[in-house]
Amino acid sequence: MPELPEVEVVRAGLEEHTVGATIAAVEVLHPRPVRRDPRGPQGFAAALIGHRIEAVRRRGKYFWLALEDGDALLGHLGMSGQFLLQPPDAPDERHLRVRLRLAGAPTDRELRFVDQRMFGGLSVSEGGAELPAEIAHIARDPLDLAFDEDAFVRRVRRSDSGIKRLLLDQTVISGVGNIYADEALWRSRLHAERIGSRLTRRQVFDLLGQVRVVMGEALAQGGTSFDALYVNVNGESGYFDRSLHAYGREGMPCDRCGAPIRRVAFMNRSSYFCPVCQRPPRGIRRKRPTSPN
DNA sequence: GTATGTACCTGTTTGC
DNA sequence: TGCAAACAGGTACATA
Repeated sequence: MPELPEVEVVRAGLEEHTVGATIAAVEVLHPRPVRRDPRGPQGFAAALIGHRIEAVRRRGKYFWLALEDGDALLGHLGMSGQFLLQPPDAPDERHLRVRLRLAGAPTDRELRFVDQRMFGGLSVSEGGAELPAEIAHIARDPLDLAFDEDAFVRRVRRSDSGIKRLLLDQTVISGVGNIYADEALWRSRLHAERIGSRLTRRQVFDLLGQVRVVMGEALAQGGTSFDALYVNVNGESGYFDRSLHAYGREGMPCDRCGAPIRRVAFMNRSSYFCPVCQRPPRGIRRKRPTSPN
């Protein structure tokens, strides 16, 4: 489950190891990860071969390799995606979906897109080297120097949606997933269903600050997790050895007040929160998840 | 434009 | 032991 800090680690690793290399061959082993490319698997491959990687950029959880012809290879890791830089003789991964052979600096390598559940994907963005049109609607993320804090606060405070829904809305703020949303809300003592328009400026600014703290801590840890041989996002490790206060802690005592952390169904997934520190707004029925306990 | 619900996908875990 | 259902959740898309 890569979130923004993991994607940034991938971006930085790709930048270090692939800029200057040329895409020599492309092999699509499963059509689904290239489903968003209107050219189809063969056209996808043809649009990449022979082009040089000039930069690696990111917005939210999307990243792209900017090519010398002005196009871009746009990628998203989805739920379970990995982008691995491997020697060509390394055995294929079980869920290898797309293979890109690279020629040139620093050495010949394979860039492998591995994705078990295939929520992620790759596509060629025509003219997308600076910013792919496909993701122009994605807001900047809070690690972006050009992130507009005041605009974020205004957007939240004019909305009648719940605050967690707003945090997960990529047109409002990008890069925040379910885990970090729960963690930031716990730190800010805000319930997921507090209405944006009923929060004070100060509350929204504080929440934004906590989002940055959570991401910053993860980035500091993730930044040391890959070595020179491969660029790796591991969907298993990383999260759970990180200090989480809310996510996944159902029934365990709140680190602040000791009350048992609760889990409720929310948007087809789970929300974890402290029922004492994060009081629900009036009129919110507390739906239990479908499973017993 | 805004708000909300759902399909997509598969390995693992849980329940009967 | 074996099968079925639940579960994980980011995004695009449909609908109101």
